[in-house]
Amino acid sequence: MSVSKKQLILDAALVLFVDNGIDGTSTASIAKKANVANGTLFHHFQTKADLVHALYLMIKEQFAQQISPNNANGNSIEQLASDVWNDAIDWSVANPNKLQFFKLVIHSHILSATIRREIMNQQLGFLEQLIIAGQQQGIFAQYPLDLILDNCQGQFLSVSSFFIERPQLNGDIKYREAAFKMFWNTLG
Amino acid sequence: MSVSKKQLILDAALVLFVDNGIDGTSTASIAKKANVANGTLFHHFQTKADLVHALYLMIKEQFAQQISPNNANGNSIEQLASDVWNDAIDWSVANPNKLQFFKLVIHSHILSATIRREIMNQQLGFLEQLIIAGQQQGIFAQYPLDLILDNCQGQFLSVSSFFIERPQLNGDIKYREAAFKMFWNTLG
DNA sequence: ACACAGACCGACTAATCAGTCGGTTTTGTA
DNA sequence: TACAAAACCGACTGATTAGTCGGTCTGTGT
Repeated sequence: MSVSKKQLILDAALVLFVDNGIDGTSTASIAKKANVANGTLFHHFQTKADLVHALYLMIKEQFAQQISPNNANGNSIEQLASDVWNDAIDWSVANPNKLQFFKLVIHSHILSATIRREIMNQQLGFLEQLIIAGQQQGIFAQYPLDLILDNCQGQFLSVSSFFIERPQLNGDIKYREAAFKMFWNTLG
Repeated sequence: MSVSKKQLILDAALVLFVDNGIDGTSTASIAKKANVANGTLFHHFQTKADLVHALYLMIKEQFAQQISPNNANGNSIEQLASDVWNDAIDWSVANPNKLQFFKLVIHSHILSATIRREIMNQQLGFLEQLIIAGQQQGIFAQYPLDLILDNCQGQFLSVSSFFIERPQLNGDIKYREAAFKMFWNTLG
């Protein structure tokens, strides 16, 4: 068997969650779409919330891997920020369901507030370092860090959704550059 | 009777929706919290979706009224933008449940995508005019208008939630000014 | 060949849900 | 007072839900 049933369940759940919402998706419908028995779903995930949590962890790791900067040294702050920002947008456009699921989880009541807060910390952990460095170099204004991070997350989620909803603009340099410029301007 | 049962239902629904999510709130629990019979709820609202829609319309009108600029003439673009931005933040801080409900509806599947899109148009209708004016005067960069509006909505929702979650910072001028400056910088 | 464990199955259940309905009370009006 | 319309009530229903359970299949080590 090439793909485990556990993975089939996760894949089916992602699609159904994005289409119908998390509360709006029954465990039975997930099992059916995954071509798996009802009991099998609860063999791999004790509760529906566990399934949601596991799906969130899987996607979070994929996202973190894609946008982690691998050549941090020797580049300007602006170049680093541009790389991170565009990697994040690229990931969202390539994985629209996963970005939508992030938004779903952030506003859902299934996972605890603490767990939801991890999303930002994990996603924007090194962005925080980058902003601190930029502030120390005098490139960025001395706005409160926590406010900056929330603002950045808000921009990222809304701009990602913007490009996801308008696939024809994905490669439009005017839009992509404007999106980064707005993000960058915010910090200065 | 000072407050109509219809209003009691709307008030109870708002609190429960924010606490438990829309799908996570049963019509029975709404009726119970409103001290109203089950049938009464469905006398005033044909379906649960109708109730959500009515609640959304009520809140949208309140919000629109608060942030409509009443002295548009004679002020600079920056003063106008500052007034609108801070009115919107003030409203959110004074009505945290209503702002959270907006976020809930935006990401829910109960109302159609078309209706959800109204939110932004209604909320940011005159913000659009303000941005166009600013671009014509050369104050703002010529970024695509649709992208700017989505970005602004994202910033507003995340920054509003930031202040709601930290009531002690509501009156902190450093934070409030930083929040507007970031928003303003985005446009330039 | 044997045995054991973990994967898998699907019918089942108790609880909960949105919405109904026939009847009662309140309200406005003349 | 009389009467109609609207508001209100709460027991009820058919559908759906998350989660259970007793049993079957399958792969692996001996």
